[in-house]
Amino acid sequence: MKDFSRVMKALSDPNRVRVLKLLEGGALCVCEIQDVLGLAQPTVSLLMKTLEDAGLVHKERQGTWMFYSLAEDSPSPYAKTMLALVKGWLNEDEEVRNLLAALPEACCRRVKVRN
Amino acid sequence: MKDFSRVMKALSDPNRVRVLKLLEGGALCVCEIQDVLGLAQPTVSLLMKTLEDAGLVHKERQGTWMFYSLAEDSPSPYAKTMLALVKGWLNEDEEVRNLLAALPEACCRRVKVRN
DNA sequence: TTTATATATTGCTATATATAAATATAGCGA
DNA sequence: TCGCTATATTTATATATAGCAATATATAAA
Repeated sequence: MKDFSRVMKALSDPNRVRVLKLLEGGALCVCEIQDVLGLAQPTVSLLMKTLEDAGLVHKERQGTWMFYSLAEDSPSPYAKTMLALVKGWLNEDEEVRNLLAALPEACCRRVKVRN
Repeated sequence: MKDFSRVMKALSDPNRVRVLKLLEGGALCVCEIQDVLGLAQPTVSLLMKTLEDAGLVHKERQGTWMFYSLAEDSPSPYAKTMLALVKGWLNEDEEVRNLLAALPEACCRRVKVRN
């Protein structure tokens, strides 16, 4: 029950869901997310920690950058199922579309060598 | 997005999920839920309101009693999908099983004429 | 209408959470 | 090593939420 609640709580915050929608396009570092969502860095760090604790994302250090990606192989069946579901949801959401459109312009995108 | 968040938030509270698991066996009135979960009546009323606002349950007055049931026909696609999912989840959960086992002994069960 | 019962609402407290600011840590290059 | 950048953690504050007690409302029966 606790695992389940953790996943639901993680998904109950719009900003965290926005992050997941952004990650559907591939791994992102904290600063990119920060840039696109217009949030402070510590705020994003916390959002990501919540998502990670719920088993929804996976992190991987790449030098100075920490790349977060969807945990498609999550040990939590709740997380796994919800990730698949969310992929089919909110794709017509105006705000989500705008965020996705803004992604290519994000801060460090030009500098990095990923995807 | 708001609809989605509302459903997730409703599902993020263990007591509310317990209510849904109880309702899988059929409609229940507030006092039965109150009795099985061991919560104060106003607390249950609030839980139900949250579930109703999320489109997860449906209420129907039956004399003095207000019967709540799963909103299988919910207008919210998120609620509808999640209700189906939750049905397959937490069935082995020890606590949920105990609650279900306690249901037949609930307060007003003997008096009423439902199911 | 009065009384009893079931539920809803309000007001309050304790706790949890989101956010921001400041600080700390980790990795990289000079 | 030092200094720089990216990220994490800590701290403080504002807000949200869960829960209970008291009260209000609604229905049914007398």
